[in-house]
Amino acid sequence: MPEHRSRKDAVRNREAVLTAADTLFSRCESPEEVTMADIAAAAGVGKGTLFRAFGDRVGLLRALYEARLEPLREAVETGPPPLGPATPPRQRVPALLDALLCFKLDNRHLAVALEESGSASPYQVEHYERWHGLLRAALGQIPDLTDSDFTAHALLAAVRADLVEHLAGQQRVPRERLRARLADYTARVLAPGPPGQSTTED
Amino acid sequence: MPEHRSRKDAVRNREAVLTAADTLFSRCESPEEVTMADIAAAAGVGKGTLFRAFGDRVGLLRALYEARLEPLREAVETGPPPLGPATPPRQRVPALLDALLCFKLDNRHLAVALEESGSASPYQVEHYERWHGLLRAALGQIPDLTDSDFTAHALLAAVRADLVEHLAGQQRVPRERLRARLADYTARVLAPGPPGQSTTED
DNA sequence: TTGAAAGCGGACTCAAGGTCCGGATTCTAC
DNA sequence: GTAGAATCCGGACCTTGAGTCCGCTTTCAA
Repeated sequence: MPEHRSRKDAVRNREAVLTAADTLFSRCESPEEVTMADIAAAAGVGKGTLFRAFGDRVGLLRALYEARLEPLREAVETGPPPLGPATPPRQRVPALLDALLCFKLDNRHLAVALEESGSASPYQVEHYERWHGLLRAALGQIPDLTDSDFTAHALLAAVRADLVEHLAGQQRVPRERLRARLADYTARVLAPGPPGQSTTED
Repeated sequence: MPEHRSRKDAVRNREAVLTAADTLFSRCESPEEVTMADIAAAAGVGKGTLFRAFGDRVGLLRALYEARLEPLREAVETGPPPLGPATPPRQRVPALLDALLCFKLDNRHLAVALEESGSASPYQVEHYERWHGLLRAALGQIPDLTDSDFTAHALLAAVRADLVEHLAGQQRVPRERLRARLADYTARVLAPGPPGQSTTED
């Protein structure tokens, strides 16, 4: 192979930083009490290393987030039902949202940190586009849904990290209860029957 | 009146700061390119004045936001239908959400600035509780809705400032189209028909 | 008019993200 | 194995913006 992507101390340090950041974020309640200097110190490297490897704070957060999200991404893209692409839309949409909710429950601090990291609204983070496109496509295959684009946005908004954090973290809503609520809500949104005029029940 | 709440230069400066901040926020695209020093300079006062009057950045944002929101608040609390308390819930809920959407469309920068101001998730801002309580109460009067609490959160999430900003600002979705989408979506959520066990359909 | 309480404002502090460069480490070529 | 160059390390340093402080000014009541 003609390209040596990076030196081995580089990859080692990169891993160390990711691990340290992961630990720190999961330990602290608020993501902003974890500074870049803290992370560097915990990883046993200098700040320069940290910034060279990830660019800036958001880059580090994103890398962490993507790494954590990888299994789910794979399950969605090439896995079996109910998450995989072969699932019928009416089952897949709730499954996707439930998976996303569980992910944010399991990675609360990290997700909050990324979604509210400075100026980057979640809608500018690349993976939001993926989820939105996915959901939109699935919704588009369900008849009677007038606008799958907005619906996808609205459904994703229901599992935003800070809302999840507020409900699960602040108000101590149990995990299963939250999942049930979301499932109910999703089912209602997907329920057959055109909106606007509450027509004949079917 | 025995209490002179504040000196007249104090109130004059307070107004000047609010006006200046309003102007600056509506002029700039991103809320963080407006610094406290900028606001102070534009208002023709010192930074000390600004911080004494509002405590900190979030306090200033909140004061601005509340001031802007005041007419809507009054319309909701003591006004005529479709916003006022006399409105039947099935009409009031969409009306409230539409009003909120319009407000955020009209005050995009300010709303974004407040909702993502540092660590304060929108769920810790006091007025979120008001809206949520309002919506929740209205939803509670609609039969067949299993959990008005979560539903209220989810519906409010659909009009979050950064989503509105993303759709209206970034993707140039026209105002009326957005309102129509939200109305459709709301109608779907409120549509009669039991959720949950309808997944046996396909 | 006058004294003092309230307010003013800009210089200052502090914290955190981000940069830089001399020195150490790794990899390749021989 | 070794030389030498490219890469990387790391912490001192810079910048920026929120928030503080205190001597001076304005307001207000007596």
